[in-house]
Amino acid sequence: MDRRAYGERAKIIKALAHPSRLIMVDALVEGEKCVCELTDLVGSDMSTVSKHLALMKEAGIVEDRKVGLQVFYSLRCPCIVSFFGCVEAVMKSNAKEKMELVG
Amino acid sequence: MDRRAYGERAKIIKALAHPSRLIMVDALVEGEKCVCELTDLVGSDMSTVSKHLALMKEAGIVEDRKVGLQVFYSLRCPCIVSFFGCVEAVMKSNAKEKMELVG
DNA sequence: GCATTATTTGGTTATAATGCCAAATGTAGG
DNA sequence: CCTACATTTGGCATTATAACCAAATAATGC
Repeated sequence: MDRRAYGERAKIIKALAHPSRLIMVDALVEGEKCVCELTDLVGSDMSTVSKHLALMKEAGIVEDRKVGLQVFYSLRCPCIVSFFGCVEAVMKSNAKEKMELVG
Repeated sequence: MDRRAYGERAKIIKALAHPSRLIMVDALVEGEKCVCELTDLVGSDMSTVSKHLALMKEAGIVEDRKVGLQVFYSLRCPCIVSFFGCVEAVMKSNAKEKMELVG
């Protein structure tokens, strides 16, 4: 694979690599949500949430749609969900290993 | 989902979110590789590569095995590969959108 | 046009990630 | 024990992220 492609890949993955952004992605699986809903959910300043969303939009993970005063965000590639399957597998594997260490 | 779980998830995803680390993971799909092989592949200082590997090990993505002077790393959850399927989908979607903008 | 509301942007500060070099560690062989 | 080799660790400089606040935009209704 082209070396530059790894940079692009990394950018997309990095855009997911933050707890608040994962919370939002998880919420967006249900369907589009406006910034204010996501702000309530995450519990950070709205400006912070807005920047997280801008970053994910730039990476191509979400897209936005303006309706009146509100901006609704949605997942651009719902396959993102399958993404988490493996992350869960790693987490379980980590947990299992810790258990074995304790005995 | 528990709020703390998002932090763990993020940690695992963050451990993948770097071009050099993605190059290594891609190489490890074929099978275990020693640090020197990965260093040649990535082209950074060996100490840098070693730190990338330590970070992925800490996240549970790789495990290591010492054989004489060498340390071999391998993927702990090969499902990581499936991970990239969606990343590719996002990249293609991004590329398509850019095409449409140009016309 | 003006006030109101939802969102974004700019600025600043604090924290984390990255990369290289040099030094330390661990292992094998003579 | 001494040397050689593969890897890791510590230290430091550089750059990138993240969070908040305040101010700027944008859209709506009066």
